Amino acid sequence: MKLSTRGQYALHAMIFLAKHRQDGPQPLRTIAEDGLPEQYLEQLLGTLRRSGLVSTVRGAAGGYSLCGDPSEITVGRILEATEGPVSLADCAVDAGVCGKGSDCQTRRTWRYLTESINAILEGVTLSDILENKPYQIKGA
Amino acid sequence: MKLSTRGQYALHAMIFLAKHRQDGPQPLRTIAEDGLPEQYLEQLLGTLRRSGLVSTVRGAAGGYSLCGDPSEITVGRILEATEGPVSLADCAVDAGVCGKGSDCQTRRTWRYLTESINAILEGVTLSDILENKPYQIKGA
DNA sequence: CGAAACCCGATTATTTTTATCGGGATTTTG
DNA sequence: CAAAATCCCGATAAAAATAATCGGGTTTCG
Repeated sequence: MKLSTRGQYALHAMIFLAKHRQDGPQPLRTIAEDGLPEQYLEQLLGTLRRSGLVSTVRGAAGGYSLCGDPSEITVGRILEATEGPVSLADCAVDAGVCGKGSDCQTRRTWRYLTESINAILEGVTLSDILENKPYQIKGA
Repeated sequence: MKLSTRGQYALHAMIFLAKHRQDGPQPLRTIAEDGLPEQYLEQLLGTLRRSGLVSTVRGAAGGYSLCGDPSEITVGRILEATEGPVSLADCAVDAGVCGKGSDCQTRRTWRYLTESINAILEGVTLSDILENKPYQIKGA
């Protein structure tokens, strides 16, 4: 149960963009400077753009910028864009896939777990990360 | 971000074993009866055994049984056994992998998210599932 | 115009997941 | 004891997902 590099790269890029918000559009080259594979990151940024998380300016002096304020962009949205929706079992998103009909005893649990995890991921924004916000783990 | 079939099969098997707790060891054949690939499930049950979650009896009339009470076996432990520890970035488990040293600004966040998710997964036991326990999502 | 940059579909390489195979070991039962 | 039931296990194969690369196209600035 770990994040693929897709998600890690995307988060990296988004944090980078949040940090350089004031500096105008950031070219791919610059974003990838910490050693990320440039062309692969380009794909991911394309996905992020199509999800409305970043905007782009083409041509010389162009690059990528955050769409909106870092305080409104959550880790959950970034991961959802790049890794697809969180789900613990198919039936958590799409009822009835398992063929057991609606009396699948465990569906409630998967749904609960999925929603809880989503709530946590939606609870952290880019500015929380930049500002080193103190966290508190919710008791189970 | 979805669970692989490994995790799903393992959970399925564990729930099955919890349901048939009173009926003695359950043979692989029976556990896989809902259409899971038998030999693949066998591998997974091996993993679960090595993790101390199930015990086995060999020979005729043998099979698999839960190790311990369903109320003490959490979804988190089952997933950890089959899918490895939850981690959002390598540095959440093993500091310093990213090469940024200890001042990696984002590590705190990954750690928080990882621990929160773990807390949720540890908060649900097999008996919660069987008994249809009511859940309440923690506000973010 | 030419350089800087994004855009994008296609392809390839690598890794992980999902199985399957074939035989071995253990235990009950007749 | 022999046969049947069952777990055990390393190896291999097939399929899918991930990660990365390629090659060319388009836009924009100076």
